[in-house]
Amino acid sequence: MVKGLKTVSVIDALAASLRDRVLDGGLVAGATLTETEVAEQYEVSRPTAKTAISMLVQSGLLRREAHKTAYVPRLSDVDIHDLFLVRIPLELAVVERIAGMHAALGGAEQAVRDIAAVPADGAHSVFVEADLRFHQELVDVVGSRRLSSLYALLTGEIHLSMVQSRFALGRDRIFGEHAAVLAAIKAGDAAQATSLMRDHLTGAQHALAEQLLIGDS
Amino acid sequence: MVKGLKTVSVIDALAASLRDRVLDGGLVAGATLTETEVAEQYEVSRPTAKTAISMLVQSGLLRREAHKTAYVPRLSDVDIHDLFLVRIPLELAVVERIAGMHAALGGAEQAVRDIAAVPADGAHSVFVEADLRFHQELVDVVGSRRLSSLYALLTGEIHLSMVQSRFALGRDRIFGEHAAVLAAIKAGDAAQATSLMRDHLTGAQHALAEQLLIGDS
DNA sequence: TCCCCTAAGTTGTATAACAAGTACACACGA
DNA sequence: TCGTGTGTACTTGTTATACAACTTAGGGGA
Repeated sequence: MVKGLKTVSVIDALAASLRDRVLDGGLVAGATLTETEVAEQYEVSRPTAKTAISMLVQSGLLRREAHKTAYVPRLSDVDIHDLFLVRIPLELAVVERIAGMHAALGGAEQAVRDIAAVPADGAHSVFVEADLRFHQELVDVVGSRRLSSLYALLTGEIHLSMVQSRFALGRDRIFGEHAAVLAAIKAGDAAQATSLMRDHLTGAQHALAEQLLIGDS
Repeated sequence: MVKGLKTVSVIDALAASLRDRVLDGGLVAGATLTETEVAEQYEVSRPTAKTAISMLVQSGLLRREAHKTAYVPRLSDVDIHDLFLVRIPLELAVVERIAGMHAALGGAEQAVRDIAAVPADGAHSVFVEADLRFHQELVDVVGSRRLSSLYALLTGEIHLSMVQSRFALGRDRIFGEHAAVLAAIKAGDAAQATSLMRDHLTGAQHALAEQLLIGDS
């Protein structure tokens, strides 16, 4: 087989499909996912369904305890706080590091443009995807296997929190802040870049937590 | 069942046993672990063995690619660099945060004392364990579920790197540096604490990388 | 010597089955 | 009426077994 051709195992494909259903809102908070149910829907064996579910549990998109059925968690403001507690230092370290690298930033630039290109009444999911992609691209620029995989673990729950709160900061503001961070990185101004990123992230954190509280009522 | 009573599933127990074997050096770098082999040794089914192995793969203590046998990786200086790239910002954020908390630090204090108590010719594994426990305790003080679990992911590979390099910094130096960091935290001096921790970690990183290079020859 | 092909070993996935734990409803007694 | 207990249905945990697909190494033929 050609090396570039990558196949995905049944389990991976199933896990990806479930992930999409959670993040598209097809499975709302509180929805349960039994192993048998998933196995029947996708016509796979229960062990396969089990593994896929436990992968999502691992990434925080589902929760379960021993002998209980998995469910989609409703993230609280405590969860948001906890997520950003880890996210912020990681992303600041990323920005600080790549500000001096003069590395290729094509992916991040594209993500910034994509946000601007979303129509004002565009689908929320497209917007969220471009927002998250900007941050993921910056992380990937560092080129660290472990950093990228740890960050991906956070991304799942961050994505979920954005879906559940229906919104984050507003298109124009995010576009502006992303563009500013990127400009500072390209200018090699690490102090400015980390400062801008810190403001951007804390702003997002507070907006998310606020929206969640409103939604809870 | 009483809540405090915790049972461990067969899979968890098996995974823990395998982890111990890897970290005690019972399984040296390059050693392979086939599913059937593990299943027979522990008298469990192959699916159970498979799950336990994939848990270790997840935590970096084993590696495997599709359709290939899992093996104990030989960590290189590149791995060390990658690990500390993520570890340092996380631990600095931890120290910065808990320096102002006036939280209970009993666990960390105990870990510092335990290092001092290791006899000069004491077992390497005891020493390594106390060293890692100091850092883990500090992380746990923050009280963040996600931070602790992400850090635990790193700890596995860090532990492995210390086992493979046979050594880190020297007992007295580590004791002194740990004690100094802890003192700064208790004094509430965040700047001093993070500075000391940064020096401690970069020192450890370089010592590890150096030892690994020697071992490779 | 080089290449292809086969064969053995290993993993990926499925099926079936039983054990063990959980949850909910329902009957029973105070 | 209010617990209390119990039983049943449902779900997960684990095992056993089987077969397909893939990897690797070794042997035979050009």
